[in-house]
Amino acid sequence: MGRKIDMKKIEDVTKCQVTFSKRRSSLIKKANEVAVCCDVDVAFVAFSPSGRVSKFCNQRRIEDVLNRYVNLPVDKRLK
Amino acid sequence: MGRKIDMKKIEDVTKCQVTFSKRRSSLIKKANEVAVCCDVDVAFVAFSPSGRVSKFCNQRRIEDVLNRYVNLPVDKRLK
DNA sequence: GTAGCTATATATAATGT
DNA sequence: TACATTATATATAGCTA
Repeated sequence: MGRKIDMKKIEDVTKCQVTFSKRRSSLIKKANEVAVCCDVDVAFVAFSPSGRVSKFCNQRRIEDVLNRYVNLPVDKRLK
Repeated sequence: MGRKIDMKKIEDVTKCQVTFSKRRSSLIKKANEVAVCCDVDVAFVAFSPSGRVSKFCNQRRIEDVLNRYVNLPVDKRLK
């Protein structure tokens, strides 16, 4: 989408922040679409180097969905 | 993208599975792009009704990233 | 149950305001 | 320092096999 960019860290701080902001919105939108249309529970979290936290979950408590993964038997977690 | 679909559960089982498979790949691709280009740690998990588990993480141990969120002070988790 | 094709809808980098 | 626009690259629903 849009002009191509290299798959490497965007060094320009402002550009990096703008890109993250836009892409985060799109990711959340798409995660929500998959959750609704495909009837799956989705959770995602993101941490920026500065410690800013982002998240999305289609369920009420993201903690429950995250823990659901962490508490899976080890063999179910591997892929 | 592609022909429009309603934002509701896809009742046709096969169609639902195909859609999930395609969209999951795209989500993972985009999550990886954000992680690399914006230098953020990303983790996501998905659970289908049948119990199938999907995940993505740019770091070695997704458990660490998921727990990093769960272990945040409550005020940092809220949004 | 999978794997490509393609027409169309979206996403988005760069730019403008 | 954010929004809005736009030109282009992707994503993808429906088909096809």
